[in-house]
Amino acid sequence: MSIGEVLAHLRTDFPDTTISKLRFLEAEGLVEPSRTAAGYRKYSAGDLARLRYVLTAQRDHYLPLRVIREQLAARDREGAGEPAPPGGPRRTGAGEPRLRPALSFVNPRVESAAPERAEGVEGGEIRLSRAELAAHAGIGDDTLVALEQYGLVAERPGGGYDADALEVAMAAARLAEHGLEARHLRAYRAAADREIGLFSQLVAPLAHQGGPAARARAAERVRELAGYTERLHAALVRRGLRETLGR
Amino acid sequence: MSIGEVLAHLRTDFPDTTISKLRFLEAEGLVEPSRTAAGYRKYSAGDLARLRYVLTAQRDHYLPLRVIREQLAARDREGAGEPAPPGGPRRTGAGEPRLRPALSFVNPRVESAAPERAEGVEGGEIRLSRAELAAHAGIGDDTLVALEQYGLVAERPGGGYDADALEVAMAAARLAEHGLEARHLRAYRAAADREIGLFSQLVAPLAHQGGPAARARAAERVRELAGYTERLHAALVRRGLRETLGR
DNA sequence: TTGCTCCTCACGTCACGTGAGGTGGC
DNA sequence: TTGCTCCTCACGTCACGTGAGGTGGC
Repeated sequence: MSIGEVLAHLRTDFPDTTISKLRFLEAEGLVEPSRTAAGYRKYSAGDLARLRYVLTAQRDHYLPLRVIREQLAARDREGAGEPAPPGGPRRTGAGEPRLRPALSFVNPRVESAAPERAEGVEGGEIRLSRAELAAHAGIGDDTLVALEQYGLVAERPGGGYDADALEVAMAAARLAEHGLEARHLRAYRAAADREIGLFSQLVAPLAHQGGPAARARAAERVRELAGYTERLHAALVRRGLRETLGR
Repeated sequence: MSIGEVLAHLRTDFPDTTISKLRFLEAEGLVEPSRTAAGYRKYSAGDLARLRYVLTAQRDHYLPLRVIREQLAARDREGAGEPAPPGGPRRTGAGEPRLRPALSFVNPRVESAAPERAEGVEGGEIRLSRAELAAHAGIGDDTLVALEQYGLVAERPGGGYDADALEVAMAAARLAEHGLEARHLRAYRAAADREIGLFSQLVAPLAHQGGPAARARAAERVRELAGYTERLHAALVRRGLRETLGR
């Protein structure tokens, strides 16, 4: 495949790929396509898979190219029958190297005592202590520290944690069981910040009109907007999973 | 306020701010805090508001600093009673400059004939032509082009548009009424891509085991994960809006 | 005096993008 | 011959981060 054809393939999954980026990734030693007699790049299916690996690692795991290059180099060494580096990725067969999210982060002692869901909790009016939050969500203090560090959970100004903090902590605990650590959830904080920023700017004229009626209308409009973006997001994810998981 | 205090304030809304970044923004001419006799930076409440404006414009509108600087300079000129630049941002009072998303993008001729929601559409098994999609969603062809350009809507491999494409187009049409253009929805495509990438890697071992039973379990697990990330996102947005819209 | 925050200035870095000046392929 | 894709190489850019070698404040 030519560089242009590779670009077309990748664009469906990675819309901001460019020819310049593909050449850059080669210059950085992440792929080595063969060449035609005239010097044109010729990408194999393996090269394409390698590029997908690189782009995925960048997007979903925030890895810098240096680290990705080392992972690929380790995989190449293993493939050549040389000894695997200590702690390096294991082989998963003939395919691409696997990005394995670490399984850790849930504290089993606490978890056994935790309820599956917090019941009767909706308003945001509850207040939990730090220890209560951790126990209810089924997470350890180290996890709570990580969640706070990434801005996913925060104490209320008056002190204590509210129902939303609990909701976040509980979701994080379940996701952790499937290998998603607090670090992987940074993107959700960023996405929420973006959405909040957009919404509040859109309704700022209304909200700043002063009256409580205007404020209520602003809040209503935000709920409406949030509903549409939720549907948008869900549809995009459905489509992507259908394509990725086959059929 | 000292630079450290400013950092603490901004960190709640913009977690990846650093001291180095604040100094950089000053070097780039975006803020000009006064100084103490000893040379320490002294930020006013106005400086803090200005920084919030800059960080918001970066995050929610993808604006490069050069553009943000020009906007702020135009605002400063207006504030000093000099003539406003043609096409520049209007004043919105004494507060911060407003980032106004342009209202455009919905085609009113088509919209009047469009239903509010597509009914009986869930499976993903429907196929619409390009014209049908536009008419049903209530968008013009220019909008559809934009949605496709940003990867939000795509034709199925066999041709035609499915229920998810319709869902996206309809949500985009409603959001456009509130000023959100296709360009603003890029972040949703990116977020969906990240989520798809994460999910499919997490269930890859299951999905590649071969059997249809394993595939079904993989799909089930993805639905579970999607449910938790949805709750996580909703809770983060709720919290943010409560803080931003007051109370 | 210790520990902390703050300062400047030069340089490094990461991930590309651009643009000049070319050649190859149908 | 035209139009398109592709090539290299040097340099630019954008948004910071780092690190040396300091000073200020309680």
